[in-house]
Amino acid sequence: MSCDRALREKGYRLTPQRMLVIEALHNANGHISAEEIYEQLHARYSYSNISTVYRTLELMKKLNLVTETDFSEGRVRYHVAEKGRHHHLVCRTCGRIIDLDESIINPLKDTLLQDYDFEADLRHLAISGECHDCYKEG
Amino acid sequence: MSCDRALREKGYRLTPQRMLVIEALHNANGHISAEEIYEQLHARYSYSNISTVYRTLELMKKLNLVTETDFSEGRVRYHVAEKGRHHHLVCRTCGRIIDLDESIINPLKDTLLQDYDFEADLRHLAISGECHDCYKEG
DNA sequence: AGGGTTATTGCAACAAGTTGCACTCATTCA
DNA sequence: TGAATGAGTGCAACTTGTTGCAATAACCCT
Ligand SMILES: [Mn+2]
Ligand SMILES: [Mn+2]
Ligand SMILES: [Zn+2]
Ligand SMILES: [Zn+2]
Repeated sequence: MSCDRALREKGYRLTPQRMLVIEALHNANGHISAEEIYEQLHARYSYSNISTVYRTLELMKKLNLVTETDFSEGRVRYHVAEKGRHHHLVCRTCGRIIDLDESIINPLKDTLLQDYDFEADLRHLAISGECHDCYKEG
Repeated sequence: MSCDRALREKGYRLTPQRMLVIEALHNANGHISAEEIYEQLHARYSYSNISTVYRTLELMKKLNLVTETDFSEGRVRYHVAEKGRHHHLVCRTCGRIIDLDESIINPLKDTLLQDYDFEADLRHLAISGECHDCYKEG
């Protein structure tokens, strides 16, 4: 499913700014920040503004086209939703990142849905903690 | 365990500013924001600064004396750790909050520890999503 | 293709939180 | 009790992200 089409089908306008934000997200091979997206947008539309990037990302979050994830580095990072079907463990001490399949969260999601009728939004998490090597010492 | 003593035992200085931050946290009956803590500090030390509040909270987080939780309201909120042994479900649509026992997270924590040797820091979560009433309609 | 409607943008001001630096004062030790 | 020391503070500048508003331009209709 293309993001461009998804926007149009929901009645949102396809502006050149939005198309370039979507392009930057798709071309990124990992997690990309708003500032990095803006650099690419600004290279082609020098008069453009980073608030447009933030607003486009917020819209795409609302439509479940991107995920926003906080890796505790002072700015959050974005992923095209279809590429982000997994989670990360982030060691607060050494910064090591361990990748997890999305299914790791399913038991929790199921419990919340069955016991509390709550549809939890838990996509592309960065769970903070300490890896084996680091808590062996602390 | 008193926060005052915990700081002293680790070699940190007990300044009046820190004592008032700790007092504000303990007197709060729910989740309290940095700004709200600062109001109480400022009432007694008019020359004090909110960056001291943020630095004290960061120190207390590091020592596991407080938890920091993001309820998606534009600012995070704090809890004395001993009072925060639970979690919350937050409906993104109607704002309703459902309280959970901390044990709900144990299966996930155990899996991460056993399968990935990762000590996950998952205390006092605010899990975003949609409650029954709201996703029945959308 | 051209005109009207209004969603979207750029801009500037703002809010939450962080950080470098010089000064101050809590703690230690004589 | 009275220095000496450096952890902690206030302050100001900065970063990330949000928001109100007037101007613009994407889309729909003819
Ligand atoms: Mn990822
Ligand atoms: Mn709570
Ligand atoms: Zn580590
Ligand atoms: Zn709801």
